Amino acid sequence: MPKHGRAETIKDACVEEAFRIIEADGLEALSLREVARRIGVSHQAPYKHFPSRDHILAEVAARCYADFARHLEARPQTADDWDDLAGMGLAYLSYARENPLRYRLMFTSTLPPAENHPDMMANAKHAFSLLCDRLSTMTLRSTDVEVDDPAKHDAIFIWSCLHGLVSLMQSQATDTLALSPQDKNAAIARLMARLSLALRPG
Amino acid sequence: MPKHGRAETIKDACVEEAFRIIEADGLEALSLREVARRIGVSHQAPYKHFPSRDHILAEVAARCYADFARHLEARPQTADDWDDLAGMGLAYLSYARENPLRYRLMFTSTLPPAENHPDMMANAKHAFSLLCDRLSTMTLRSTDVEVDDPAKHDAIFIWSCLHGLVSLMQSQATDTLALSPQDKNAAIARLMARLSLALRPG
DNA sequence: ATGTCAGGTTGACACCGTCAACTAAAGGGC
DNA sequence: GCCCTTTAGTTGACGGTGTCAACCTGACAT
Repeated sequence: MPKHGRAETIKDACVEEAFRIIEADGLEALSLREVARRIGVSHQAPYKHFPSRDHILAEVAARCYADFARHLEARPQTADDWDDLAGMGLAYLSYARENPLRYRLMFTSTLPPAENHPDMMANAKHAFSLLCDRLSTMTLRSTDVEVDDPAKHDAIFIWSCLHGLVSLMQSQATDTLALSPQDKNAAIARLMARLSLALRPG
Repeated sequence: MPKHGRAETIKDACVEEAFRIIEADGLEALSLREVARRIGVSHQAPYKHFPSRDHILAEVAARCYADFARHLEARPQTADDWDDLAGMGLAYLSYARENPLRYRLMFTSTLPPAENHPDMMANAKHAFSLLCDRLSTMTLRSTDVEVDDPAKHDAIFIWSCLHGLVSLMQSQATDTLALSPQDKNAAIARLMARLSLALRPG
């Protein structure tokens, strides 16, 4: 049996340091040797706790998903379902704005395959389920495409819009398309308005 | 003055080989040394034609954007504006499905900054303008968020939805959310239906 | 006391991008 | 026809990376 005293400390230290590097300089800047260097161990020490680089990455990503879900849950709650849904959308966007590098890690980086990293997968699933649960108690506009699990598919719709918007805003596309800051804000408002038109009945 | 006979051939060979590698194994698998190896020159030869790795990447990306725009323009045209717009959306999705790695290169990889690579930027801009132009001749549902260039902002809305959907479908998220193939198809249809609800007046 | 084994070490290997120095060949000006 | 610059190629090196292999060390169970 392992002692778990100091070992877990070093394991955690690796993840936390990797997290810090990604937060500061992005995924490209992350290297295990740099992590080891910063926490003052040899370049091989991390390998005693993680089989490979991907496993550290998955651990970091898992924590990001958890943090993201926490952020969504911590949104200002309101009684009106539609206001609350809109608040959730805004919380999504604000997280992406405030944590661009973490966001990119979770949603636009090529992470190791989820099936190899169940913890990461579970955390991601949980974040998504927050949106599904929110939708499942609401009645939305009907479409001519009927599905058996509408909440899930409409969650995909919303998620796609928001994620696509964030991608456009974060990526070089914003320079490429020459979007001014007010253009950006207008685009966000306009997109939210169209989302409402697409979903809200009546 | 350079001769341009053999030189352009090697330069092109680099880009084409890089393209092939990315198409086959993704951006992560691309290395300049491998490119050089495959076209049978020394590992430094590419540097005589491109200042850095990023410049080859930008060249490859530029060609991808051009190819993507060509695909959009080659869609089956129909007389009805709305059908045509839907066709454009489907062309977008089919390109992503048929060329997942190229798509990822263009839209979810961290490319070198666009301002340093005007050719790449111009090609990307052109692809986007196809959608803007298509929208600019149509009358859409009004929203309570008025903007000075509605076609552009609604293009962003559509682009976001489509890109977000593709991202979800391509990424590990599809495994994470345990989407079956019929779930995927249903999600696409449902999303297109909601897009229509959001945009189409009346 | 002894053996096992997790957790740390150093050292090597094969990659990578890039810098530097060298060489061969092609043109242009005199 | 010679010289000199420029271009396109070469080889070799440096520092960086992830990862494999071997070794050491100390705690714990028997």
